[in-house]
Amino acid sequence: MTVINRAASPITTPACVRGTDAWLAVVRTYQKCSDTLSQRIAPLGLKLAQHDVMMNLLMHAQPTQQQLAEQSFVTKSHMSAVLSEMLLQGWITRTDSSTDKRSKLISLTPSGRALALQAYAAQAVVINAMMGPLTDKQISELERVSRSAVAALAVL
Amino acid sequence: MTVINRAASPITTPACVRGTDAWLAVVRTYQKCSDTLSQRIAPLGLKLAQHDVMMNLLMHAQPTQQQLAEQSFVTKSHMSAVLSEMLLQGWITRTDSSTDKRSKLISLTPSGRALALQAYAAQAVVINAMMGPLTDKQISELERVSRSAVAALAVL
DNA sequence: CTATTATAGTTCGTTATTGAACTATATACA
DNA sequence: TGTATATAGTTCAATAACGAACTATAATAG
Repeated sequence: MTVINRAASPITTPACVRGTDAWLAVVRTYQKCSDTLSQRIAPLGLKLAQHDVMMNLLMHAQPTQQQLAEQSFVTKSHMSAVLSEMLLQGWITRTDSSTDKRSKLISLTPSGRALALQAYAAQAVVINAMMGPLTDKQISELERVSRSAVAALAVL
Repeated sequence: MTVINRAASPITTPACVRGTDAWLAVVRTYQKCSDTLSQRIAPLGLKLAQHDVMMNLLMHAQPTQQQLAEQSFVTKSHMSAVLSEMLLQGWITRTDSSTDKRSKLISLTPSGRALALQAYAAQAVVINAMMGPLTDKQISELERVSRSAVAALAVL
């Protein structure tokens, strides 16, 4: 998502929006990070969507497909397909929930977990490159600012 | 792109990475912002990819398709398709470059420009919601941190 | 209870986006 | 000069992702 650059803009109406350049910088960071991570997990045989699932499974025990879809910001239909492929690869198990017969609970298999840890290590390199040079104060400020932005959009 | 949450992670090896939570917050912001903007330009008949092109055309006079593709982080083949559709809608013109016969220069038509300004206004609402509450200092810090992260990834 | 409404997951048709192969033009260099 | 290499754009086949329709189960209201 590219946004207009305030400084270079020939626009006079409406007035240029404060923070546009900063937001553009964030967008570029996101895209560059996605690209970089994507390249680094490719040798493991992982795609970004699968990586997402793996990181979530390291985080949360036995999520439902719906919960995974929400966490990864993809549709449940897409998540269904992604998980079918991961099942085929032997990376996850899909068991019926005993408390809700509609739901299926997802877990990593031992080999899936081993792969997830490798993927995590690859991600760590990327995040560390971005965040390592920042001070603790800068990092917590980045998180605070991000959260406030999401909250602002939620009520828009 | 979801990343692991340090606090909730059961991972012990390798060590949890500083800044992971902050990065996750940035990712969520990006996704929420994309969703929000997408909804708000839909009534104008615009898709996100087309919006991107329009904002770039407000910024830069007569870019080539290649330049537009680079700015928007999409492939030149996709940009070619997006521009064909925009041409069909009468929003842009595509003229052969006189200095390089391989290149085509893209411009907004008057109606395209009018639409682009509406799209810009919609984007302004979204960015202002996110950035409005922040101080100038916070905004410039966000931009500085983002740029440093991109630079760090570039040399990784 | 039972009718209604909501939710989890799947399937399938459509759209979005990519990457490789190709054409035409431009640049570099022997 | 002419030959190799790089670049802009297009086309097309393959992949990624969505959204609507459907089935099955759950939750709620009367």
